[in-house]
Amino acid sequence: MPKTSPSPSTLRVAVDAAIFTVHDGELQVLLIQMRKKPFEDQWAFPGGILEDQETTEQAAKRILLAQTGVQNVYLEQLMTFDDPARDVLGRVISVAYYALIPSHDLQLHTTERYKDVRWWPVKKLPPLAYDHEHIAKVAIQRLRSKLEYTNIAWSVLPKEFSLTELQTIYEAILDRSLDKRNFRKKIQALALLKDTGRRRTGATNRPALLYEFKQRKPVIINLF
Amino acid sequence: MPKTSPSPSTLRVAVDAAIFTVHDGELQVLLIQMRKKPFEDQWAFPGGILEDQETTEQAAKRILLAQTGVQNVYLEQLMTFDDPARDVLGRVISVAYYALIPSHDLQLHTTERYKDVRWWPVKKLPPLAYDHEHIAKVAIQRLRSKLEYTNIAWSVLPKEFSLTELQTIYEAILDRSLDKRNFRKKIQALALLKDTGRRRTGATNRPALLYEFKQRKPVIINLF
DNA sequence: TCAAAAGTGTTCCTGTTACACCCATGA
DNA sequence: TCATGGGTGTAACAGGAACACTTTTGA
Repeated sequence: MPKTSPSPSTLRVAVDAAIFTVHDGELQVLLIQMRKKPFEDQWAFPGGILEDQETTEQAAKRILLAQTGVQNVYLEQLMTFDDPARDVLGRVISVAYYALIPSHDLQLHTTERYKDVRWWPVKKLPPLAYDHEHIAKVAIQRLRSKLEYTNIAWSVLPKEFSLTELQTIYEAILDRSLDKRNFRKKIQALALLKDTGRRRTGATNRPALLYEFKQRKPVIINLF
Repeated sequence: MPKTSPSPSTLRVAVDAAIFTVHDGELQVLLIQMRKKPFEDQWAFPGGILEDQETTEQAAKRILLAQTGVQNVYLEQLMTFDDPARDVLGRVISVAYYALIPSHDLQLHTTERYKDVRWWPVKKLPPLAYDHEHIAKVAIQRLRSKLEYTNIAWSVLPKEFSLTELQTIYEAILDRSLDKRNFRKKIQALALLKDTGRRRTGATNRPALLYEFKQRKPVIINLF
């Protein structure tokens, strides 16, 4: 066989990461802008090829850090996308992950292979490369449904926060408004928060009580 | 590089299928018995290597038919399993699928590569090859949760069935008993069944009315 | 004193649970 | 006539949804 022949299988495995945050009251997702053809200038989820001895989750974390600067993220597996035509450059199946993270104190930076990295509101996404429109739809749907039976929303918040801030996260992700009194009733019934005694002052209105989580870990709940 | 160097990637992609049924009032799963070392005599889900131009779902169907004789199954993607140590023979990541099917009128047969194929009650599984114990746990959990918000249970029933038969399916999968009156109330509230006017006669008790589905397709419901 | 967001209870309605007896059949 | 599983209704309760006003602060 000539040395130019490809490996017996041309099938490759990639990982992609759909990283969400809530910022300015909107659900946003982290995208990088491609530099090389044929996707020049298009946006995509951070992603890359799986290496031999790493898990897909490790690969997603490695690639996420390299391409965006984001680290220390709790990723959940979303789904595996395997349309043979999803990448014009060859057969690549992609194991996609997703996460919800805080965007404050976050320094984004990418490599010279990409033009840019930034948050995009999910309601105004640019055209995406590969089958990433599809991945985006599935990820958003999954994030919403996860919101209803876990405390995943809380991973987006800083240590101290007001109940209104918590509610804003839910409203942004679910894309609908919630009743303030009912929301507070439910949250307080869960008894997972503790009052810090401190208040958010400075605004031209009554200061909000600040809360924190009794423990900061994933919990299955029943909210909506 | 010397020409003896292996292909750039030794990573392979497999698919596995966890096929469930309810039989004798028990949730059962379809397993094949391995013949070749190092898994001689151990049981495993039907599975095999993904080919270049097929989707993972197509592969799962192809392999399921070849290894068990089962066909015409509506498969759902379960999860991708990627522990680098999950297969002692090399790095293989597996995209697992699952389904719930009727077991009546089903002729199981496998190939000479396997010793046997049969249904196993999920409560009394034999030792499984690879990481299939893990896949089994995840699949059963997913099947249960799917049961609570879809009509997936119905895919296990023949054209005509009694309400008690339907209830038995739910009880077998959820592994708990349900109240007969409440169960019937919920089912009838969904208005997805129609009375065929026929009855199940022959038993030494009052004959049950037989029902069928108005339409036989997947529906999102809210049962439990 | 005004604007802005924080904070707080009650009523109604719906859906869930628990529970016991009669009915129709074949042996 | 008996054993077996089929079939039916109601009451109590819990959780969810709708809804409006007072409080506290900074400007």
